[in-house]
Amino acid sequence: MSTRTGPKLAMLEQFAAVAKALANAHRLDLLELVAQGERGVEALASAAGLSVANTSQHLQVLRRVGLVVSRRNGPQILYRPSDDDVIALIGALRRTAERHVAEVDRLLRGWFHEKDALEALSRDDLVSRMKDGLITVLDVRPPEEYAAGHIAGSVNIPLRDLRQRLDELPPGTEVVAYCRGPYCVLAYEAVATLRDRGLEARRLEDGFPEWRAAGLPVDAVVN
Amino acid sequence: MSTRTGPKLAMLEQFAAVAKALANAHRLDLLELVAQGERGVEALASAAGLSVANTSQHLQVLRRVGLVVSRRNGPQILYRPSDDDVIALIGALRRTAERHVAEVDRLLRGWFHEKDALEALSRDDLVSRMKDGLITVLDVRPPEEYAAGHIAGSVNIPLRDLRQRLDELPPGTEVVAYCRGPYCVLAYEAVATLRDRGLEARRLEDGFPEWRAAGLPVDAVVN
DNA sequence: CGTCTATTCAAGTCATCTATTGAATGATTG
DNA sequence: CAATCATTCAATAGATGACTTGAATAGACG
Repeated sequence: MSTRTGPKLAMLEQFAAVAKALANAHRLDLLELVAQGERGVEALASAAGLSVANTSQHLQVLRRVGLVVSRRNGPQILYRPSDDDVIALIGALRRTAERHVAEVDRLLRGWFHEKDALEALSRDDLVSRMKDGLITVLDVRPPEEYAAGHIAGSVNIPLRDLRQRLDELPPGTEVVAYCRGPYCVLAYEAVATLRDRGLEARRLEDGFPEWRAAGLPVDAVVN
Repeated sequence: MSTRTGPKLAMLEQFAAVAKALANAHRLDLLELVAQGERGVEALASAAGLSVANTSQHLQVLRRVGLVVSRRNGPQILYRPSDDDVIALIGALRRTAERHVAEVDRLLRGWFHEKDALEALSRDDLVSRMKDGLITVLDVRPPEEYAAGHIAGSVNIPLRDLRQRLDELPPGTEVVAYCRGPYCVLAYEAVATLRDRGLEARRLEDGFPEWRAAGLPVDAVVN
């Protein structure tokens, strides 16, 4: 592109291009949003708090390096992550940041207070508990996201409705709540609410995108 | 930092900061160089083909987000990756780029011609073969890098000296050559040279940083 | 076939990044 | 304690990125 560069640098420039696409908080946000299930530009724009034009441009940056793909469905264009590598990459980025950036640590502490104490259940643990059938898996995301895809066998009660709909949960079983990913507060809040009401509740360590990326069973609500 | 942002965006901004540090070909180059073993700024500058001041600034960008750490040793300041997460992150970046960016594919093809045909040995395979003791592990990197750290039990013959020093290789054993990483050409060249001379030779699929990051046995030449 | 809608493009502005230069720092060595 | 060396800082010019605005596209649907 610029001056004379060897083949090695040319390759590294391609890697750098992918990193550059990840190097913006709004794009990471969009990436996590599309990882919940494919969505149109306008929905993404309002979820991310951006203008439509700006969202479109960010999405194109992501598409240019192959992090997302798009398809037309009727009037709108739906975006989704190109594959599970992408989720793994974001996970690696998150892990490194968590480990090394002091600021992340501070934010986590302030954000989650000591909610970390609510022990999280790993994916593997959840899988084996589900086999026993003694737990209820609770998806606390909004209905649209649940419809786009959720853990097979989970029930959907959005966090905001949880208090009123407690009776929909089978009594006497432990509840495992999950939402969008490792930093999604919804699941924390849900567990806090449920314990408040005397239910046995824990949260899943990570969220739906990781579950799907791991190849575990997923359901969607067909329209 | 800029306008009012919620805690979620603040967190994503930290992730983005790490990605931003990776979003430059020279910094990725430096990162791979320090992954070979810790080195001073001047050595890194000349290896990367950059000015010393510029190299220093790039290294500080990497240090600011915790991707590398530095320590003073006599007159110079030595840099190294902060830990194995960093190498995993670069690997994830590389895998995503390989998979999605058509340009990388093109470069790989042009660079390695059909050398890919020289089947590579995975780390696990190498470990089990080493137990049998029937192979010679050959490190073809420059002596400084070998001294800074190498696969335990490997012998060091830099590629440029290989032709003259063939007799140092135990006869009758298969040779497995490795160098800096998945894209390091040295190992490819070495295998080609060795096969030319009628020896049985293969290359290790990845390089020394990956080996060390996997927690496999490493030796260094003490000074 | 024209209208509508979702999305994209183009242009402009302000901010941030890169690489260069030359000077400043600060630990080590005599 | 002064000289030396490796490294870092400061200031700059040119390039690239982010977001806004308003116009253009291109399917979908009557």
